Amino acid sequence: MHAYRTHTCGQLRKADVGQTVRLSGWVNRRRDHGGLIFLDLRDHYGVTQCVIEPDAAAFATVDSARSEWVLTLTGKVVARSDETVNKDLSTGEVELRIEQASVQSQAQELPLPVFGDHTYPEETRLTYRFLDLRRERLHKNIMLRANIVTSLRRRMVEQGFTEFQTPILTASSPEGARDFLVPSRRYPGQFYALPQAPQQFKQLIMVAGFDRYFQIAPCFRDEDGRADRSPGEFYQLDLEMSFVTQDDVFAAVAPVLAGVFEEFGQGKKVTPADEFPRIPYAEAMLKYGTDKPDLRNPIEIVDVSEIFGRAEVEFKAFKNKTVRAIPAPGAGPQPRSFFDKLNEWARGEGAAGLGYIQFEDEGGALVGKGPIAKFITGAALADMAKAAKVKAGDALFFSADAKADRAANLAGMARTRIGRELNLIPDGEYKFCWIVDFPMYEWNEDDKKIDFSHNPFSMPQFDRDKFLALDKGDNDTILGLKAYQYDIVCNGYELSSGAIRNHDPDVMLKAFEIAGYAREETEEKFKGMINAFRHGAPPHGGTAPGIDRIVMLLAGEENLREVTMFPMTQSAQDLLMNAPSPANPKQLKELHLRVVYPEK
RNA sequence: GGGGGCGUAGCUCAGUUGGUUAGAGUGUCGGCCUGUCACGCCGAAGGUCGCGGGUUCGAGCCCCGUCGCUCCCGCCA
Repeated sequence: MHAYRTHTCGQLRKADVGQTVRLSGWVNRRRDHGGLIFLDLRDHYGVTQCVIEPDAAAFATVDSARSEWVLTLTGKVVARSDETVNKDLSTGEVELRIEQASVQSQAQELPLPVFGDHTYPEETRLTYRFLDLRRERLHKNIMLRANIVTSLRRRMVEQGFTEFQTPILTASSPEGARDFLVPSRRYPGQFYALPQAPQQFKQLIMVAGFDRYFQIAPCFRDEDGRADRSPGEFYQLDLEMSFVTQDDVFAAVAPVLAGVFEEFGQGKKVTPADEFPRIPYAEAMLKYGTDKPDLRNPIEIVDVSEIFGRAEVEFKAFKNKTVRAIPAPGAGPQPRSFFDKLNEWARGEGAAGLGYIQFEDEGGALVGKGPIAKFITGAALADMAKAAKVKAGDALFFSADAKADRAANLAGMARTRIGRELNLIPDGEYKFCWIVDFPMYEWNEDDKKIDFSHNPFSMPQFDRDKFLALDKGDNDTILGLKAYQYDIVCNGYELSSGAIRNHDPDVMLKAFEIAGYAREETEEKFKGMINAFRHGAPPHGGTAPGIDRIVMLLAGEENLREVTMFPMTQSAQDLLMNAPSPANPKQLKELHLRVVYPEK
């Protein structure tokens, strides 16, 4: 007989009755009846009830066992009587009558009970992650993650993609997030950087002629965390393709995502791969107030600046401002507190407030009610109701600001909030869309200069010769430029960001020049890549869906820690491994480093 | 860097207007119990109320500071 087990704890059935078997696992639960002890033995596969009576030789050993001890139990499989069958357990028709027991490992009093589905504070869970991972919820999530990754790999390979590994110790990139630096021992004062993404490598792989690349790629960014953004590191399904247009990338990626959501979505409705709506960035900002709209929310924002600008509308607070209207279907009869609460929330967000009108039917005519309704009457009211598609019984909220993007932003947050308050967001759906036509550049108000708006390696949607001839001071044209850049959004989460890349060295130097980088500087920083582009570069493009967020959505979780095996705290500490921690003097010396602590 | 929430027994939490010895559940330890599956019953041990300072006759509770966890803003091409 095997030293540890002949079966797993999830395996035994009625058909096994009469066999002598051996199981190993953790004590999930112990029920001591004095003359009779039940032990639920748990392993990766399941739970089996084991039982022993006082006259058995192994009784003393079993009697001493406590929660989470690791035991090896040998005995006969017996059928349970009809009254004692446990229908909630896959092994519930049988039990193990213990004949031999040995203790493989003991456990101290638990700082975090494994049994039960209670919630515990993050600090305890992270410090004792190995215990938390034994618990059903996390164990299930981590297995789901592994299965999703396996499925993604299979789907990618089936589409002709090949997985390649790219370096972890590499060079710093001047754009984007803060780098993690690794000091060089051999080159004093010099540093490697951990990749924020394998961006340049995957483009080089295309130049090298491999045609279709993918990788489950670790990415490192030294930025603060959020519930849907791990601090420090995360994983992407990184992919790149040669000789493709934007449509080709869409056609390759949408089926992979839709497929994996169909496979693991437990019957929830998924947008079909060929039906992901394409929403231009500008339209998303107007209709949803964000570039990652939750399309399950039926509310659509409309611009009503023109109506508030009319001479007969005398509501001074909204004059000469961008005013966005957020319809709240069915909210008309809500109590005053509903409106006050939203107004208070908006003030908390730094806005002046959130004006509103309630629409009612008065003898067949649509009338407005509420504090600012008296300013908007007649044609203005009718036009507004028509524009926002509201009717009697609905309400309309207003987000106004002298700056259009701030009005849009607040409207977007209000849309989400109102959708939730009114229960308009159905849970049983995964709604995908593409956000396309991102602006190439944006105005940086702090530095009074033009910046890349998203990915500096994207191809501008503009005639090549005209782009090369662009006057650097022609801000109107430059800020109007769009890029072949796109995101995939699902239920309000940005799942993926990608682009058709700029593979033309001249266009690239010009693109960086517009963003304020001297040609020599660009040549120096991206020497490898630009040099490669001068030796035969195929047109190429790709994207990189975030693995962690995909799993989070499919697991129905709202925090990435729930789908990450060993996450850090929000403040980027690993409480289990105790990282970061000080380096010893010898290490510092080898690395030519001296620590200068910040002044208090 | 900024704002909100939380921090009390191994664990999860309660703790009134500032007032005697800080409680419950669970776990742990001891006793009883042969059909439980959140087993049950009896008993016991277990506390730097995150930390430091202040106000007060008296602080878990009020004030100031600080640390940790968390959510959000900034940041995240």
